[in-house]
Amino acid sequence: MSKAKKTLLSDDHAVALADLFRLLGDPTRLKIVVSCLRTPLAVSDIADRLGLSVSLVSHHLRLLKGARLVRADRQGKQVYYEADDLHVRRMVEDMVKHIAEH
Amino acid sequence: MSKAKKTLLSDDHAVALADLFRLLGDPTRLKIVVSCLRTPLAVSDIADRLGLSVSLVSHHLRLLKGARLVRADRQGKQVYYEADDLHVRRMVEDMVKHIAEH
DNA sequence: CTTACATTTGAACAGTTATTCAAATGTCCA
DNA sequence: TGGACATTTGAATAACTGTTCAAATGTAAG
Repeated sequence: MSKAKKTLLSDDHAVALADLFRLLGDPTRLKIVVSCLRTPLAVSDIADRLGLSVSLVSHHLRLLKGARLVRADRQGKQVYYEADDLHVRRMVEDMVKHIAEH
Repeated sequence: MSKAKKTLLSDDHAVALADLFRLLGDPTRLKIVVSCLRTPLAVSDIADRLGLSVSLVSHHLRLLKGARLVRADRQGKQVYYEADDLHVRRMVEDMVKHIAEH
């Protein structure tokens, strides 16, 4: 019989949560998330602001969308992305502040 | 002259913050952090609870300590580790709850 | 000094991943 | 339809990273 101690975090939850953290764990991807934290931005706008190729930004957005960290909204030729999950949104904002204070 | 828009997150801060997230972005390492979130644990205790080799746990703890996510406290032959940073501590706890609720 | 236990360290391997480039798809308008 | 613009996709590469195993270091006690 398994000898599992009282564990705060199941294996499944650990994997799910780590997935979120891992996605935010790349500087480029983190900046992409933060850039559309407050207001929706088109892919090319994000690329321009951050000085990245449109292709790279799109690749990252696909991953972020897959984890429901951002939401896509097509308007004509452009696709606007914005941060999706409220908890994550606040968490990222909090951590940005935390880093800003050292 | 640089055309930088108002950016919430500087390059340096993005890298520093992403470093933290990336460390939490591995399920094994995340479970290690969570396991010593509330109370200090020896390396071998962590390994036992999580069913991991002592060597692997030690490798991960070295990284976590380097980022000041955990703190080490030697007592005799054993080294006790516990979560260090208060902000991160609360953030991790919040995220664990968040995942628990789906 | 040895012995036993706890932890750390280093090398090596396999698997993952961020980035780039070129090509394809989607959308609007003349 | 044809062309211009915006985004997505796929393949290919280079760099990174988690894990294992064996060996080394640290620590207490006989």
